[in-house]
Amino acid sequence: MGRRRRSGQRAGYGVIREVEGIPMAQPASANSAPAGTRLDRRKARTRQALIGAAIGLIAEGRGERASIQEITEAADIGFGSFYNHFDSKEQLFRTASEEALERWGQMIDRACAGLDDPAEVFATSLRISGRLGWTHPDLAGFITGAGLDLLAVPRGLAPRALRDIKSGQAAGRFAAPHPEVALSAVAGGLLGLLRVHQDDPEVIDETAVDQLAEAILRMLGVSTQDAKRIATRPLPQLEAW
Amino acid sequence: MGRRRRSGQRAGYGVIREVEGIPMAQPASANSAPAGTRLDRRKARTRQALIGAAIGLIAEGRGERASIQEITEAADIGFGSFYNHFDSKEQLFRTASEEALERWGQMIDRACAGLDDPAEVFATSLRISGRLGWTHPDLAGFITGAGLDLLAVPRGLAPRALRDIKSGQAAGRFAAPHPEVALSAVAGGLLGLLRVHQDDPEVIDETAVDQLAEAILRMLGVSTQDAKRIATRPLPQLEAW
DNA sequence: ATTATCTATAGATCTATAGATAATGC
DNA sequence: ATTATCTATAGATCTATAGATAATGC
Repeated sequence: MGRRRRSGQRAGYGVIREVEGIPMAQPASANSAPAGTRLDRRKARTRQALIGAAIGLIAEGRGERASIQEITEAADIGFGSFYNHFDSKEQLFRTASEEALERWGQMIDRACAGLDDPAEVFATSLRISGRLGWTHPDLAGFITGAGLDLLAVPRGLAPRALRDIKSGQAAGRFAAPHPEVALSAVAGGLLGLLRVHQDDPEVIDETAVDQLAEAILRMLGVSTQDAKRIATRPLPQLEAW
Repeated sequence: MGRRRRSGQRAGYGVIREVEGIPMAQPASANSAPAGTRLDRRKARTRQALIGAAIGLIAEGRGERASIQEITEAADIGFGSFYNHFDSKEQLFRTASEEALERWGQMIDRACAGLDDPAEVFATSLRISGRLGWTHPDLAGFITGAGLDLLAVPRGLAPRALRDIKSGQAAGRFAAPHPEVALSAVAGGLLGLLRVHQDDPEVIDETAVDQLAEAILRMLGVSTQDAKRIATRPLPQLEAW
């Protein structure tokens, strides 16, 4: 196993399953074929098509206003199949948000694995996510479409950022306002950045992302010099998406 | 004129129309009786009932998802009357947002009339609006319900805050990130504060508002000492709502 | 034989309008 | 006489399900 490619799995799109014998965490939404029978894989494909359509519709700003018919058409599946997977639009949108954001959250976890200063983990996460407009426009579009509802999703970015803010406070690294209030300001800044980039790509470059990170660090109580230093450090390499 | 009350205008709810001979700006949504015939006033009442219902529904988080029937029931008017005033739900919600926010924006303008430092105008506006949960819970609920859509409303809070950020930058008072990005972060912070207060009134008091203002000033590039000074100044008195 | 997907449709909304009723103007 | 509001309803969705069809398991 491992090197022998399964029939039905196309070359060039394989996902790294293990590195030197150590299994990597597999996000639930990985677009590789899941284990199980061929029927299971077909069902998973349909489910993923629905989730992808939901994410695309949120990115278009038509989020919850889309009808189930529009969703299944975008997913290119039969109308009735929707109910094999989800009980309601709300459930689909919730699931889709959680999966997309959690997948990105785990990506960030891996990118920040080498860092220990909470302020640096926080800033690095923000700087990587602020670059989504360039690196992962689809995900960026989904996030701008979701807006502050992002904060209500119990997985993905918000819980991680809140964890970092709190541990930064505990470590005396931050002297922030109320953590959830600070988190909401951070989310607002990130959303603003992604939206400006979307609407007007020329007026924003990557230094604007680092300037936002620097400003947010100052907001959280980091000194001016420290904020500048942390926000201009080299960024870790991202894995393949 | 001016001192003689019109018949049909109830005592105790009069709105200050002029001060020392200088006419004050009159918000379109003032709940006093508008000029014109009695028919005009009846029409205006119906319209205001629709706007009030829309604001209430947004505050309940059911915003655009409410049906026109729900709206007219909440407004306690006949279903068909809706179309005498608005072509669509979207138009009603847009109008309602603009009127409510613009009215509040003008209130803030008057409260800040004596200030000239852009940083202080900005901080005072934020500190007053951060207290909405205590002073004007209905408006606070509307704002939390609207979320970052607030930023797309062309009147009210967002344009004023953007103006202050830009003039603060022009005056060398702020060394902020991209103005619209900064604005979005400010909005996120305000929304977070109002939401935490809504969900959990005990954990937030008015010093938390001032701490947010202080943190936001630091984000905008104001020095630590200056930020503290500005965010703890006595607040101007508000007029009656 | 089993399971998932697809098509077709009943029933429940929801919107927009027509026509009746009530209030106001003159 | 004019104008706004109200009630009732036609037509257009939209959701949820039943039953037929297609794919897979064994």
